[in-house]
Amino acid sequence: MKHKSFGKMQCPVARSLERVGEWWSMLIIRDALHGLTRFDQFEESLGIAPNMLTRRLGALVKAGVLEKRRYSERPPRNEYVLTERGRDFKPVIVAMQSWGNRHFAPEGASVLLVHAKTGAAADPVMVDRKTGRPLTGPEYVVAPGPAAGEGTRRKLEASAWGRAHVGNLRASQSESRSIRKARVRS
Amino acid sequence: MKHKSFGKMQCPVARSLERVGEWWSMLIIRDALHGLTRFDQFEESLGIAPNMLTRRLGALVKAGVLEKRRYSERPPRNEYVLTERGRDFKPVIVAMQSWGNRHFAPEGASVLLVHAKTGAAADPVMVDRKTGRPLTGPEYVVAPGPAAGEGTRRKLEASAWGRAHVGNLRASQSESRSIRKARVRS
DNA sequence: CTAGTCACTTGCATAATGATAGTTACCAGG
DNA sequence: CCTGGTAACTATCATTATGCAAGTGACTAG
Repeated sequence: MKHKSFGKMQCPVARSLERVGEWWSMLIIRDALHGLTRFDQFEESLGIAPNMLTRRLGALVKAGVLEKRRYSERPPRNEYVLTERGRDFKPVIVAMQSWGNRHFAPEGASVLLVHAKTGAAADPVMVDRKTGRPLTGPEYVVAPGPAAGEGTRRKLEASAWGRAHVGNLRASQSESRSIRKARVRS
Repeated sequence: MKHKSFGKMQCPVARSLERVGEWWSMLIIRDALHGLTRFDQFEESLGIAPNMLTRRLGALVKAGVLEKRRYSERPPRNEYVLTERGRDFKPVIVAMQSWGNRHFAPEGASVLLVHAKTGAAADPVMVDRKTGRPLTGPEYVVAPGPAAGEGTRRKLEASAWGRAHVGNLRASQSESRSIRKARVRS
């Protein structure tokens, strides 16, 4: 009963992590995005044990992120290629790459995105497709969507969305009951 | 000797996953971005066992993603707030949310980003800050950065970057030795 | 017919996870 | 003062995932 499942949570982040949140999974997707397809390519690139690789590849195939394709029948040989869903995961990898470069590469970046023609390094930002406005500022907030259940709605009401709608950002967050209680004594 | 470390890999994605790649970690960050700060808030929101939460919070503090702050001395009470580094992680969460909504929410989105004033739902895309061009197309490719070692360089040469520079995208990838070998027989 | 490659599988030791049950430190009510 | 409650943990222990080493099956090259 280990490894509790995130699958039944309503949160899309949890649902995503359910499929790609395990150790190695995202690195396999990263390598697949870099063009690797074969078992031993992954094995060598990652330094992963073959049994682990088998399990992770199987899970990713089941999740619909990779597709297992037989490219040779007589010596049975398979390759693993990204599906539409897998290719769609690229923004996450790019965001993680950018974060890693900013915070965990004191010697400077060793891997980055560049424009194929000009060679100029890219500086990734998340924006809204329509307006082009950056999504990471306070302008955009999380909100319950059309399919949100009661629980999701309540949870989000207590967070940024609720704060923005209630108007008073400080009061509802920093001054919860327990803190006031604790303050009485001090 | 379990759980091999990604820390010494040069890849920024691996370095990131080393800090936030464990089960629960990203969901904790998600909740922190939603405004949660206290132990029992995380506990209730996630349905995580308290010992797990202790370990994950400790790891995230050590990684510099969260900061443990004592807000009351006499009844000892702590809160966990995101550091600059933690807030910087938001694009990854947004990207994952977007991916989850597109692929694992058949009933429709239950959580999404909206513009605080207009209420319009956002459609997240990764672009270059300077040029505004989308980073997920073939225009941008991964390349070794200034701090790349020999191994990193060799690995990337075999991938998208190498293909773009060699010019022939098909020939160098799909026609590796083993495939040609396999074809001889068929 | 020996050596080698590719794609795995099996077995076993170890380490991480999860559920449950304490523990410590305080406050509030009767 | 005794009971009950909250906040933030720690301890114990069963279960499960991970990692290493080694082996297997189906070929192919020499």
